[in-house]
Amino acid sequence: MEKRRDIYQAIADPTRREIISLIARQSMNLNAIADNFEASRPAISQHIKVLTECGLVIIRQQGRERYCELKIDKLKEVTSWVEECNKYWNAAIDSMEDYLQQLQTKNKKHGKQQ
Amino acid sequence: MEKRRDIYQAIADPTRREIISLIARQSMNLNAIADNFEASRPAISQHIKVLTECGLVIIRQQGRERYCELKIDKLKEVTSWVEECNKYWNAAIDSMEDYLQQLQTKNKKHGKQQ
DNA sequence: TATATTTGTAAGCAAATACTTACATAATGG
DNA sequence: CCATTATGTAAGTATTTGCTTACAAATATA
Repeated sequence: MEKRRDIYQAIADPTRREIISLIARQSMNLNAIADNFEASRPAISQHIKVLTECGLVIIRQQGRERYCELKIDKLKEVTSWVEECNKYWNAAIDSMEDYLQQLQTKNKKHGKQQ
Repeated sequence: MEKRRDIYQAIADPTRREIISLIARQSMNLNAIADNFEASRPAISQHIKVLTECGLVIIRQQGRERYCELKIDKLKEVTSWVEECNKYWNAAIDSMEDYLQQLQTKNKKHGKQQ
């Protein structure tokens, strides 16, 4: 079995994103979270399981209650990935501009104009 | 039918994330993209379809080739969501600190110490 | 014009997902 | 100790996903 969870898959589900947004504001126990949704408690429990499995949430047991706490840093891995894509994209734009610049200069030398 | 695509679902798949990372560097036509993966060309074509359906990629037709261009701004919507969560989280931390501060002050008044 | 190239898409299928109901377990409170 | 509360988890199911092969269509090229 040994399922590999990852953050991207975790935040793909809208309900899980709502859960994340909810416990960002305040740690909550499972029933309190479930109260905010139409889905059944077990459904929410399973969502929480996914979130813990990929390290987005940790559980603090307090008596019979289990408080769900968001690990915000884990969420920032997504931002990092986006930032990396953005870096590649900017570099591509820059080199394209250089290229057009060179093209223009060369054309001027040859007396060509657009 | 009318499938609703969204970016979160789009980036959930590792192959699609690789495609995004690839065309961030440079626009590529479909076959060129497919060459970078083990999966079949139709499989990649279907991934591209998902990416266009949620606005992450646009197609520039050039003769019989179709160049896939990344719409980097769309990707930033994800960052925005993460940032919003982060804002909530920071606000929660701040108010928790205020609370502990108040508690400490009160305890000092009553002569209590830990 | 005949052929090769680039692509979309349908059909079929195995696996994963998200949900439900039903039951089990453990802590709390009288 | 018994009832309540908070939760996990199993079983079952409908839907979605990601892939394949096969075929179609449109453009380019010899």
